[in-house]
Amino acid sequence: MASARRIGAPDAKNRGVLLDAAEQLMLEEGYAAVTSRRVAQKAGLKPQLVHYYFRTMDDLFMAVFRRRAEQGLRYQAEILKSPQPLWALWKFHTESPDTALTMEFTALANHRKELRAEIAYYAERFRDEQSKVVARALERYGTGVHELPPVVAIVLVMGVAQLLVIENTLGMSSGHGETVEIVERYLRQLEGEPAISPGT
Amino acid sequence: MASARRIGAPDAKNRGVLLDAAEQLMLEEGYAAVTSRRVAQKAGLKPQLVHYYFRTMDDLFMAVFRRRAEQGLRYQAEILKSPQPLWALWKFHTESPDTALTMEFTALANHRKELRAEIAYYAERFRDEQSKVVARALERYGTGVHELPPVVAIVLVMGVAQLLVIENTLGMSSGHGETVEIVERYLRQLEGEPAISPGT
DNA sequence: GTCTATAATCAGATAGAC
DNA sequence: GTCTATCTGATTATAGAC
Repeated sequence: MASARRIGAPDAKNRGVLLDAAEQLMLEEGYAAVTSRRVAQKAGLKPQLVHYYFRTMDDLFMAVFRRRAEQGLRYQAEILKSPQPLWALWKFHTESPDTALTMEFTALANHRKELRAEIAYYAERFRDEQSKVVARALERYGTGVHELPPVVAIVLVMGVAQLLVIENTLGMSSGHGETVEIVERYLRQLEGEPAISPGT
Repeated sequence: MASARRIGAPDAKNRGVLLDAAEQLMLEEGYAAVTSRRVAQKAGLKPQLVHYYFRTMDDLFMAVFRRRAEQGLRYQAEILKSPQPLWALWKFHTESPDTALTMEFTALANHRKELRAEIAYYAERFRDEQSKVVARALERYGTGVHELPPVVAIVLVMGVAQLLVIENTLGMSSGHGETVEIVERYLRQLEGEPAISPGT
């Protein structure tokens, strides 16, 4: 039945080239700029190849997302090994350009069921990992610092980090300095002065 | 020089109809679905009328945004009259469907200079109003409750509220219950039990 | 397994008719 | 002041060639 058409091998070189092009385009100009033509152009390939390697444009978006998410999980596992996991999360999420890409995907996902489910799935995995590590860390620091359950600490930190990044992108800054100060004071209470940023 | 073409009157009935259609479409299917054809279809008008009332599609987006932003400012002024402004902000931003539309505009604005500036401008106005009111409120409650500067309290509350709404839309919920509990406990410490929601 | 020729549809915008 | 006929180009997707 559905789609007898053949699809390119998952490890073909040009498939990766197309993924790179799509991701870059998405970051630079937003998901609406990710058309088969523009992706191909950026990749130096013919537009039809996009449909050879990805049945639909939605499939392409999905593939871009999965690739980044998997890499993100590996990277997070790395930085969470830090003795100061809260600092690591905070620094990562206020500074990484990944946040912009995530925003783009979230906006796109708002109206695409499959992608939305995929994002939720990965987001839960990210948070689970975070929770485990932060729970252990808070235990180490001695409980009751402010009686914050680990998940709540994470949600708070991530919420603020995200807001700051979004507003920064818009060119806003009112209240940012004061907020960063308060958050970092809190982190310092828990984890002490931040060490130099971790490798990779 | 530029564009000698005439443009429809700002108060023409069909202009409003088109704005309504565009806004609804944006909410239901995302900004990428807002094309002249689809807007016109939803409005029961001819596609070309979109370009008669709005020179470009960007102009249309801008007009939709401004209309909502102005209305939002009026509404916020209303709810900030509450004797419990922090509760009002929290409730409004965790429950209002407006948040979804704002997200959509923010994503769109990410790659459109003019719209981005406009959103930043209005966002600052929103925050200024909030700051004034919350500052007065915190003073009333007696300072030093947790030594949070008003702007910081606002940024924290807004950040968390936004994260919860976004994740909710994705279908996520891990950590939400606990976070809501903590935030509302904090609000209760400051402003007591929330009264019934305000009118309008 | 890799890519191209081609179909079918939809997009933004403008000049000009009422 | 209001709307329509129409141009030009882009977009997704498929069937079929190498």
